[in-house]
Amino acid sequence: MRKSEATGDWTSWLPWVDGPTITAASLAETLDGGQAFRWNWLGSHFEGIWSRYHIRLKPASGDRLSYSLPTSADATGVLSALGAYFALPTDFEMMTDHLPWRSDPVLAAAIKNFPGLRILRQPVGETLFCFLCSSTKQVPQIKAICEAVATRSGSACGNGTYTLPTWPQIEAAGETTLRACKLGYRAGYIHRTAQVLAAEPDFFTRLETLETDAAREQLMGLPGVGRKIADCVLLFGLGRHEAFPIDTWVQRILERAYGLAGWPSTQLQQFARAHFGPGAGYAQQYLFAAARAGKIPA
DNA sequence: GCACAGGTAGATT
DNA sequence: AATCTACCTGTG
Repeated sequence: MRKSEATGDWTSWLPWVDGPTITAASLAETLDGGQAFRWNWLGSHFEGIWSRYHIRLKPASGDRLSYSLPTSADATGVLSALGAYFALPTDFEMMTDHLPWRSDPVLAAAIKNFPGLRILRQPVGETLFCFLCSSTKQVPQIKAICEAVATRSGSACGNGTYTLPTWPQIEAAGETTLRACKLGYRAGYIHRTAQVLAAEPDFFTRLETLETDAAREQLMGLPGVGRKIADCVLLFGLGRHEAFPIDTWVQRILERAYGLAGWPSTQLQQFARAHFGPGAGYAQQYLFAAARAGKIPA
């Protein structure tokens, strides 16, 4: 097998002219910091897949990005999809300025360390699947599971890569196949969710039309979806930047850096909404990134 | 061998 | 409404 068949043929690097301004560290945190699970750093660039799109991205001068595509790709279509994936219509700079960093030194420190950090706008179904895989798993394990499920049950996406399976594909795969991908007890949740979604083909379309609280309620009706996973889907899949997922990291931050130890989760939710405001989920991502990087106590 | 990891659901208090 | 626990699997 020629090398080009193993890795595919890729176009030369081009500047993403309409793309965001973002530092290398913030790009890494955005693509490979727990929002998405199908990006890999290959030494000098990221390579990732979402939906049916396959692309390489790397930091370029002036905190801009360059991209490379499989030579077979429709460049116009992928670039358009990439803009949507990066939520280009959203003014994250303005959203950052509206966060309460002036009165919150912890948040201010987090923001300072990740200039240009973004909240992705991922396909909702894929977001739901990935976060159903995520419970008490670390990012590398979640990525390994997603890769295994894509290879076994997804569709070929060129050069030996595979898309994540659609929910009908997951339903067809069955729980045993999912278990074989090291999903453990999550396999049951995922397959039962797939059965529910099979009976409601317009579930995700309807979610888009609902208010955030109503959409969360719908999501939490699915097997295996509690408050945290629902908030991740709202934030990373539906662009609801007010959704504030509280995982073990964020809980520790709130306890240690904000002095809220002992507060029940419902109270923490209310604190987050009141203190961080409509961009609470974005604040959460700054805090999460900074805590994992050891920049703030957690 | 054993605790712990981007949780959830069901039982118990 | 706030704890307590089982649930799979990989990693240290």
